[in-house]
Amino acid sequence: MGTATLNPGARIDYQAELNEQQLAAVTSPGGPALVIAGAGSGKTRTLTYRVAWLLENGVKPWNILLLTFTNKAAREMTGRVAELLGAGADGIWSGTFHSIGNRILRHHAEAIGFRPGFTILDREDQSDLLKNTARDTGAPTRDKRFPKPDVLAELFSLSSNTEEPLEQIVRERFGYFEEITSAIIAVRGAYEKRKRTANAMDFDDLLLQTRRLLREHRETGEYYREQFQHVLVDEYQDTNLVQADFVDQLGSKHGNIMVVGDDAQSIYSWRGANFENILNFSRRYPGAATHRIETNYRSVPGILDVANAAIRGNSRQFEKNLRAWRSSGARPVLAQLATNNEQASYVAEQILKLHGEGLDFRDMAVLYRAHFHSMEIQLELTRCGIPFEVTSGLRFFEQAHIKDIAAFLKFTVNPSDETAFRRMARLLPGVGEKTADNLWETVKAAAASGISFDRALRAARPPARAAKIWEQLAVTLDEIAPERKPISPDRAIEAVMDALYEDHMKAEFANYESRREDLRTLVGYARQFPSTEDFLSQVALLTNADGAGSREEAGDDRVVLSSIHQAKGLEWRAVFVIWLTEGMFPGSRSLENPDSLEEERRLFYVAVTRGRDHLYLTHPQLRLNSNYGDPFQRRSRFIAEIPEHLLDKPEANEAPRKPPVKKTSQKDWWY
DNA sequence: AGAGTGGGCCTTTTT
DNA sequence: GGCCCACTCT
Repeated sequence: MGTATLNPGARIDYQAELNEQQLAAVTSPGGPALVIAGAGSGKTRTLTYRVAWLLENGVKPWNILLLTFTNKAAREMTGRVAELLGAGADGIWSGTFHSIGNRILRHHAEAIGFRPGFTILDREDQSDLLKNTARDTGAPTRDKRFPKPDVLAELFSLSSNTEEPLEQIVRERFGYFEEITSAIIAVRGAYEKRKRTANAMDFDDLLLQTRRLLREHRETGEYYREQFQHVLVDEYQDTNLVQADFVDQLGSKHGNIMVVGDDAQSIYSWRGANFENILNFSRRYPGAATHRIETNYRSVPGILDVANAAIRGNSRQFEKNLRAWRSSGARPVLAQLATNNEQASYVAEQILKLHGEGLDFRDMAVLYRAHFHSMEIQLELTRCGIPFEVTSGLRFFEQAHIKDIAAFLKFTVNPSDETAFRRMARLLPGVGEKTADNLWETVKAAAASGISFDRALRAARPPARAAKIWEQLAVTLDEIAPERKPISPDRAIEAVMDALYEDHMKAEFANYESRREDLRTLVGYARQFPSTEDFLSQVALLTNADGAGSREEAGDDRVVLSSIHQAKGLEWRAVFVIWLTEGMFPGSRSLENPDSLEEERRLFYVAVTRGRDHLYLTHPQLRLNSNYGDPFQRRSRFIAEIPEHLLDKPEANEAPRKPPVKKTSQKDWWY
């Protein structure tokens, strides 16, 4: 890549393609810059044009660092830059905070006490290791009051990401664990040691260890600080302290830090995001330029009026006024329904109506605070024969069969990985948790010593039932890593399947066929990776179904049912926001705390601003068929905060039409 | 080890 | 109502 010279004919006409505010941000000189980009204002566009502009002005791709939160965002961003500039954009350092951390750490693992080929623990691996650690630490795990591994993981993670001592996290956010704080702290200490021994990092480590590396190793830190002439950050309102620090450090040499975000859409404080980062950016960087991008291209004015009114209730925010670019359209609808069942039939009815008016199903979304809010909707849509998809459920790379296979590969790359070993061992008949632990006790020394996997495994004696297949396992490991050098990941997966995993799947899974298909897909996906290590990093960091496993067909025409969190960044022609009642949205847990209430309001703002043409806000007065919670539902304060004249109310006497199918079969389920 | 039973819980979710 | 976990029994 000797020259990044661009074909002059391909130059971008920035003035024509951007509005004034976007243009100012895109062409701003160096130095720290804060870009406050309202919902639907072309945030991604601004960022991608900024990258293009830098490249056209002679910045080399590898001197640009572009940080995002999700793989999806990273892909979209680089894709769009490539569209603008073609191959001239190759070589940009673009990715999630975690993947960039991983990329740096892979080169310098030894400097911070890890070995190359360290394993990345995903949330499940982390839980697994924590469960073991807690037990070995002698923590009172049998006590009902002792936090489960998942809860421990959350506590530790929150502490890491907020940089608050664990003690404080427990006291302030999990008061009911306060009397066992010391036991919890002890588990954390043991867990940290255990990870090190296993040569493994969890997601948080990818950030923390990178930061430590940059801080404590002057030369390495200097190298990267020198390299990244421009640092750009997407969704800055969702950064936590560690990430903000990460950005500050990497950008400190050249000082060209551009952060883009919308404080009104900060909805992740419960996992450590700190929206002070964006609010205080100009204080941390005196003299930082501030750009506001306030023209909304997405929604009709009626929807925007509601959005602006909704967010006004918050005290802590940048003042901004989102202006509609579009000039006319339908007014948002507020529908009060008698019960949750009627809410569901109302939504179904309106979906059919809009469909009749020419909207595709895929143009519509039903959004809600929590997944269980969608229950009745799912039933009702099924009953009416309306196709839909729910954006939740297991992700491709988190499914058992994918993780099982990955365990074999992980172990060959990192023979200290006890989590991978135990997972493998537990696949054998007659081997449960206890036996797997015992086997590891015997094998671990041999595995670390450098002798062949075959010989290492033969040091242990598994239960008689598993003896035969244990031998097969030993042979297979040697086959996929002769002389402990892993062969290519695709061939390794095939070898494991042939040797033992196919049989395991047939016996274990009712849907053997489809799982085998998944694994075939995985083999194909693995081919693009030069090494097993690269492949495994990718599998760990790519928790979405966006890599190998995307089974979505382009032709699918389905209504989307989604939590608001997952809907962020997306848009539909018609959006339904349901369950707008006190206790549901805002959720009951946020009612007492003003900060969480403000976050709920931002969440509501995010929901409202997803809609382009039609917006429906619905709330039932009565909650039927539930064994917990209050049956009487009061209208959400978020509705009360919207001036009445902004909302259309359907005629009270417009009785719900008869549902197209009889209700009989549902009855049993309901009562 | 694995199947079966009863009690307690019940936001949001990316990497 | 349903899920997940701990405990019991085989």
